Amino acid sequence: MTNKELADVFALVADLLEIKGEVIYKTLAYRKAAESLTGLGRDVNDIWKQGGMKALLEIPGVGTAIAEKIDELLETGQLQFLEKLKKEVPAELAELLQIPDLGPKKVGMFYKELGVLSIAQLKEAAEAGKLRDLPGMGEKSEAKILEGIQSLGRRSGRQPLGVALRFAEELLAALRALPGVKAAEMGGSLRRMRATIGDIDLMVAAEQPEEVIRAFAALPNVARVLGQGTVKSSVEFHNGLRAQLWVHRPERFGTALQYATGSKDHNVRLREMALDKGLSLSDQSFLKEDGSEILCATEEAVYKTLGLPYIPPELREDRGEVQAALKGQLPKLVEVKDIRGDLHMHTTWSDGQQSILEMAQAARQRGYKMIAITDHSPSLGLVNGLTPERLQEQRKEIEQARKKIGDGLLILHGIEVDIRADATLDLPDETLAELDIVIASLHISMRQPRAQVTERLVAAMRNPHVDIIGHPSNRTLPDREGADLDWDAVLAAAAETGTALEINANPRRLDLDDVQARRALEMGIKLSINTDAHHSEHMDFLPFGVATARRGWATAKDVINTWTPKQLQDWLKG
DNA sequence: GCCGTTTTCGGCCCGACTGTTTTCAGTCG
Repeated sequence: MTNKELADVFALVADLLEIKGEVIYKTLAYRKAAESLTGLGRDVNDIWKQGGMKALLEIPGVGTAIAEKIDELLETGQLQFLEKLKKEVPAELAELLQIPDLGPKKVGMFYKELGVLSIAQLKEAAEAGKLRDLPGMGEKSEAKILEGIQSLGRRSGRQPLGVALRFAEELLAALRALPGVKAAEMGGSLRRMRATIGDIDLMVAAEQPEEVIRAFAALPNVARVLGQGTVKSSVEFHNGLRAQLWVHRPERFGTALQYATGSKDHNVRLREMALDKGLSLSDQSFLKEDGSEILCATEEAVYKTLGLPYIPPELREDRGEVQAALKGQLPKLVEVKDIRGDLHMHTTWSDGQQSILEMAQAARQRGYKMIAITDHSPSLGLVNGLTPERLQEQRKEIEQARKKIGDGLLILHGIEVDIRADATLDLPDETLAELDIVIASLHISMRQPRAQVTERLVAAMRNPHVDIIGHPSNRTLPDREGADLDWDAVLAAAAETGTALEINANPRRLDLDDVQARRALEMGIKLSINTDAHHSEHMDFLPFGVATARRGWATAKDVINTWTPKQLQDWLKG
């Protein structure tokens, strides 16, 4: 079983326990374990094989009870506890929890009172008016459930960061233009720059909340108002995205923004620290035991009140950042301004849209000191990949571009060489040897078994000419999963061979992801943040890649794009 | 069910909104 499959089992256990009415903390424990397994970055099978039950206990949120269940699942593929639970609470009921505004209590009641087992049956019961007479229900609640069922079909799932961020920036601009708005910022997973985004969270500082709430709901692209109070509003837009808006007074904006940025687990950690100091932290303030408040207009003040240095949003995932902050050991994260060049881009020589010179000029305008022209290799026929002969021709054009651009920009002649299905590279070694920089990437045969697809990456890294592995998993967001890689083997090979791993900054990729990037850094592996631009405008993707690196705790020295051209060339020679 | 330089037992974040209720339960983030 994969980590994801194990996590799905525990998430199902959590749902069923919740419907059953089990104490909420037991439910939360299973859910936490599920999330922990998903975000672990290491294959649980390996941990289990190497260290058995005891090693499983090292996984956050996994104690003896859940470790035993993982052991049973990996041993037998089954979980007796779950099979028994399903007899009490049918597993089908879990899907009913997908319906907005429908939680475990009502799902349990509909099953017990009416025998409702599926969304179709629930719809039928609601349409027949059978729900309204149940305790706590009424006509409005019944209609709300029908509306919720309908919205399931309409609702878009998680969006790639790039899509959500652009839309959120438009919303912020509209909010900032409103009279009385002192500040407007995004919160939530968007501000933490997660690769995919569920809902958009927006925070406004204003003296008159009601006016802002009204104006927000009246924005032209709002399709439906999902909920609206005096300080909070929730709407759905015509593009399917949903946004929550909170409005706070300016002197409370710091606690509000901190609260809304999360993550939930990071906030839990902070509130525990607050309680230790006799303070209750909410989005409003720190409440003292005597009933008085400490107000924070800025997030810095929130962290300072807790005795912590400011923790950048990208780190707020409860992955050890609070402990590191307490010890004064937070990394100084890489920033966009540290980046001196882009080392992966395409031109009209393959599937890019602009010439070498146009890309170089765009890079110089951005203040870059170095770029690498890395078109595709021949086996990707659809994209007009470069044969050894065409590479020779391209070299002449690179030389011309170098002359025109001058010494201010180092233009490297490179290739993005395809790793073939049989683990060989798509160009002969003598061709690769002539190039300044070589990126090797997976593009085809992505569904090979784990051992096989892993061996392709490892073999590529063992080739002495390969400098960087491009978009290592070849995932595309939000839905297409990457190759089923043995990450331990991939990272070990990268560390051993000194190959850099790319964080591809295209918001549809963000690959390496943050979790593997962090593991790579812990093993001393270098990262390369590249946009994979097929047009000079795509160089704007850079901040997404930098954010992903920051989520992986990367500092500037970990990222080869921050080095001087001289340092980079020395490294490439080495 | 997990977790612990205050605890191996007893905590576990906190508030807004909605719809159902006459003070609260359920859901969400």
